[in-house]
Amino acid sequence: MARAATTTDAFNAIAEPRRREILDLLLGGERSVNELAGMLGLAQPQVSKHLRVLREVGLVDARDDGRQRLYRVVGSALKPVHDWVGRYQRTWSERFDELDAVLEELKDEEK
Amino acid sequence: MARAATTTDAFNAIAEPRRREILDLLLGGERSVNELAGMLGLAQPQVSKHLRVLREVGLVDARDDGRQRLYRVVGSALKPVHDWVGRYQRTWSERFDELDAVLEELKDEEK
DNA sequence: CGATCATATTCCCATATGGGCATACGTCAA
DNA sequence: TTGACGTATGCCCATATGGGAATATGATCG
Repeated sequence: MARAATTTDAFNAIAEPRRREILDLLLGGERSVNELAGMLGLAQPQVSKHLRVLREVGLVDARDDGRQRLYRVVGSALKPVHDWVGRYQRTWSERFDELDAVLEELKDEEK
Repeated sequence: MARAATTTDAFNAIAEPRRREILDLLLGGERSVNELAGMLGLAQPQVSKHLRVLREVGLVDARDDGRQRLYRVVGSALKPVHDWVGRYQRTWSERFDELDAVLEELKDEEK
């Protein structure tokens, strides 16, 4: 087999620095494609392509506003990444066990 | 310009599913290359190549043990990923603010 | 409708890269 | 030293993909 596709899930989508930049910008609120292109110093088609990848993995959402299309971030699509990485946190954070305990308390309080 | 390199940082290293599998296995403790290859059903050279990428970004560490080389995971290399993703958590986790407060408390207790 | 603006798509190219395979390198045992 | 074992490298191929440029598609305005 040959090289595997790298734009099929959140892990791959955020591996591209430009796409992380786009998401970071969208953290500040909805943006149009041209706005993003301007801020990134990228050509519009490239931005559209990155946005497409991001949309396909559910990391962004779009809404039409006249001639523009406003994109916004959908953070929940990062949950799988967050969960996966979180399993490694205890290997570097000494505070993790303590935090773990606190979280347990939180859960109990919820009930 | 052409395609950018994708094996230069932790974000890219963990974009490859096989490499995540390797790290997951190493979470169970040190493993030799052949052990990993066996568990993954992958050929040894492929595993060595993935391990090389992981080592270059600091995600694994190796130690020689006779003819074998034992690899172990270095979770702290995931901190940048964890931090980056964490900034998005508040967009999906309603519990985030509460957790934030708890973390502040933890910090205070440390002093 | 025709013109203009905003975005998406298509084609091209250079290149990175994952797997398959053979092989080089390093270490230990006899 | 020779041979076997464990691991790393090198080479080849197929393919994905990011950027560049041109163009298609869509929507709004006059």
